[in-house]
Amino acid sequence: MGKSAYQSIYDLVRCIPEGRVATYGQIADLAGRPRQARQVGYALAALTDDDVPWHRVVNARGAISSRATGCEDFQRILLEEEGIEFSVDGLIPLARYRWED
DNA sequence: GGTCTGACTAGGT
DNA sequence: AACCTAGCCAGAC
Repeated sequence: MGKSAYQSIYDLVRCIPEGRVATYGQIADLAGRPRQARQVGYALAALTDDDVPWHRVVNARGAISSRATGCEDFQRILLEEEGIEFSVDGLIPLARYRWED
């Protein structure tokens, strides 16, 4: 089995529709791994696969979690290009954009 | 084995 | 609302 242990996480992220977002904790729960939100973050950090929409995953407050300065801006741009509008305080209104599965 | 780290979270101040 | 803390748990050393 050449697949990574993170495969199920990637499969879930691939299911997030364009213009919607999910939280780390949400993906962890759906993957059957409650309380492993951090692992979801690491899984995405290790990503090399282009067809996983990693930018659609944000933290529980609707904010973009930073890993390196500059990347947050990039992620925000990708999301805005999908039609997501950030609030004035720089957060994504989860009530409106959260992916309901 | 113990310790430290981190793209997290919920709850308290 | 911003900030802090404790809880969390798989990897890396």
